[in-house]
Amino acid sequence: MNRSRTTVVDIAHAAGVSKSTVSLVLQGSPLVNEKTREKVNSVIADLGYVYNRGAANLRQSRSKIVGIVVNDLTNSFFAELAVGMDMVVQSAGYVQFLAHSGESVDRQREVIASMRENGIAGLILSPARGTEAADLKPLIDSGIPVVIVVRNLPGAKVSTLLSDNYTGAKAAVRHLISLGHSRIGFMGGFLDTAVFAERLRGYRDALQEAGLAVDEALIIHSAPSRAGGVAAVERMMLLADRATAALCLNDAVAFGVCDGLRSVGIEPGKGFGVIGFDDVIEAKTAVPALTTVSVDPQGMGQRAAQLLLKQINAGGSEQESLVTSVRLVVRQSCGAPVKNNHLEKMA
Amino acid sequence: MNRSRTTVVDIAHAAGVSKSTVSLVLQGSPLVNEKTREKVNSVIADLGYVYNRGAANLRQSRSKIVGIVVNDLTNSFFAELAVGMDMVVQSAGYVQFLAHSGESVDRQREVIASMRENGIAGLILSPARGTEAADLKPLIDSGIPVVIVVRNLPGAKVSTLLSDNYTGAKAAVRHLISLGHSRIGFMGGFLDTAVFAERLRGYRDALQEAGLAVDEALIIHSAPSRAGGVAAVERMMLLADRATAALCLNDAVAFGVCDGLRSVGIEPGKGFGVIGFDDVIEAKTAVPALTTVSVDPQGMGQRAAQLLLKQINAGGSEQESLVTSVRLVVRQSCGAPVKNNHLEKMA
DNA sequence: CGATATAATTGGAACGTTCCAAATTTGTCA
DNA sequence: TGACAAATTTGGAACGTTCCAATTATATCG
Repeated sequence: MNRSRTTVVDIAHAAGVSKSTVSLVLQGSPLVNEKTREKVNSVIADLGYVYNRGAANLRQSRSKIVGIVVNDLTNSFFAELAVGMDMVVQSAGYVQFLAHSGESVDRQREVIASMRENGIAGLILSPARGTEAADLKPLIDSGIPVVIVVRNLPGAKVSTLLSDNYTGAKAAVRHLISLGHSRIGFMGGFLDTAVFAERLRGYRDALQEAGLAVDEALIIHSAPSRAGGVAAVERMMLLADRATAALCLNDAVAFGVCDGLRSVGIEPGKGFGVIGFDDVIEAKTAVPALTTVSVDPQGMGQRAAQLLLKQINAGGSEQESLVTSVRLVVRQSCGAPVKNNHLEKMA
Repeated sequence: MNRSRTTVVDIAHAAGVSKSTVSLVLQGSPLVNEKTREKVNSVIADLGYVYNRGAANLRQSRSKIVGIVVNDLTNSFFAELAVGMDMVVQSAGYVQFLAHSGESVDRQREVIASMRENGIAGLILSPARGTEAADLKPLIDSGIPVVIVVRNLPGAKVSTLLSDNYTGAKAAVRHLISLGHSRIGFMGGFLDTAVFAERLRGYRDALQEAGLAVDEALIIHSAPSRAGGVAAVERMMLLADRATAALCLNDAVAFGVCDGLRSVGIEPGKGFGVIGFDDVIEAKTAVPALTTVSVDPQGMGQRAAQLLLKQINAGGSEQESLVTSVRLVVRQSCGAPVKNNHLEKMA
């Protein structure tokens, strides 16, 4: 393998033009004559030239790379979010560094540093638990656009894309109340994320609005995962005065709650109303189909990526904060009668 | 923002040394005096210098970037695979381009081309359906190490890391037979992937070995997803002579099969034995807990990444093909009695 | 046809690093 | 102290592109 990489100069030489002309062709400039463009392009194909974007980045001091850091890729909500981003990033001619912080702020710091060294044009971050606004300061000061998604990061001067957790949770609890429930639990999650706080607030307000007391014993903390949902049910079973329905922090918890209920002989959607949050792809096909607050993670990923790209192109760093609206999707797990579930299953 | 990026030259100037010395410090060379090293490092910290890896890559004509392309990130098997890779890639000081091909060979071609332009040091690919060995030819010829994972790509001269699909499927079916089943189905998947072919072969051989006839009607093709599993059950219900148990192409299908069974009033693990494949993270906590062939996707991702890094460092492109062994994890969904499921649930 | 406008092309200097060969400083020993 | 070795430092040329100003070819017009 002693033949070194073919470069613009090689192309230029073979096509009988200057490297500047080749560069113009590469950039699709209208300045170059149609004849020579064809010539150059054919030589490029012949020699199997591959463009060195790194060299271009160096000269132009900007890149076509965006960084994406999510806190937990194994959670399908985030996986879908990532896929949504991937779609718009790719079709805008960018590539993405995608990293998984696993809820570790240290890891998160490392990968962001590494991405900076590699010259990202912008960053989309779903912050790990415990991330501080100050952690992003150097990045932002250096003029790199940042978009925060899913979890709020109060105090950070960046664009943000969140879902309307408060309204969604409120709507879900209202629905349970309208079905006749009065002892409604809130399951999953810990105090340290903004998402948790917002959804819990929606839960509280919906209860108060209906004149129902909030029983703190029915707010059951647990890991925001399927296993956490199972654990939450186990803890609820120890209570004397149990709930008859619950809003769960997210769909993963909700599935876990269904599992947990079954293993104590309660059929979710019959003996107990369960509502999730996120509308993960499996929510629709699960049995019972999960009533949940739909956030459309892929769509949200797309919007986040669009927001970032807009910001990269604008150059100006005017921050923008969007709240995407959510809607309650009523399926079986809440116990509501549903006319024709086949319609939705097939959708 | 008129102050441009600080560079080694700025550091050198501020520290009263030459840029070469700064470069040496940056690389941790033992040639430089301890005193000056400290001086330089402190200046680096003061000025908030960020290393430009792109420029270094240009000069050295090698990079610390690996490309990872998976066919479906929304499938949690692949998401976990990606997380496993991420772990070793990150701790080796590399970053990863991670892209999702969505089973489209066109998309796959595009992202691989884009990654090449961006100068990846190696590629890990879980090929989209329909990928040909020839598609990778140019990449391989250019001397970039490639590791194929999960799905075989016959004819490609690259390293490969597959799981032992044949043996795993065989073991699963043997287990069902030992539980007394004689009409065993195979659900999910299409003919066009090597994975499907291998698992199906294991299924066939296990049946024949036991002297049981293979009924083609019980091999039910469907999308390799949860929805596909539901559909497979619906189709099976139309048969006169139904199966009493099934091996599913993967866990996603198996979950769908459980859903489908429930919606026709059959309890998975009781009236019907279900075995999955992959041992996705939820398999353990699902109800009933899924009996499945464990592939340890994270571990597999780690091994794949290690294999790639080894190959990058060796330079020499001697290909290596590994088959990771699998083991049957017996839980509830197959109907086998399990002593103490709490032990495993808590693990 | 000469003059001028327009289209197309082109050298060379950047971009921020690494690496080599060469230069300089420091240490050691007779 | 002088000679030599070892340790440390250093210019400058690369890497493959883009961009600017300047040049050359081609078209247009009176």
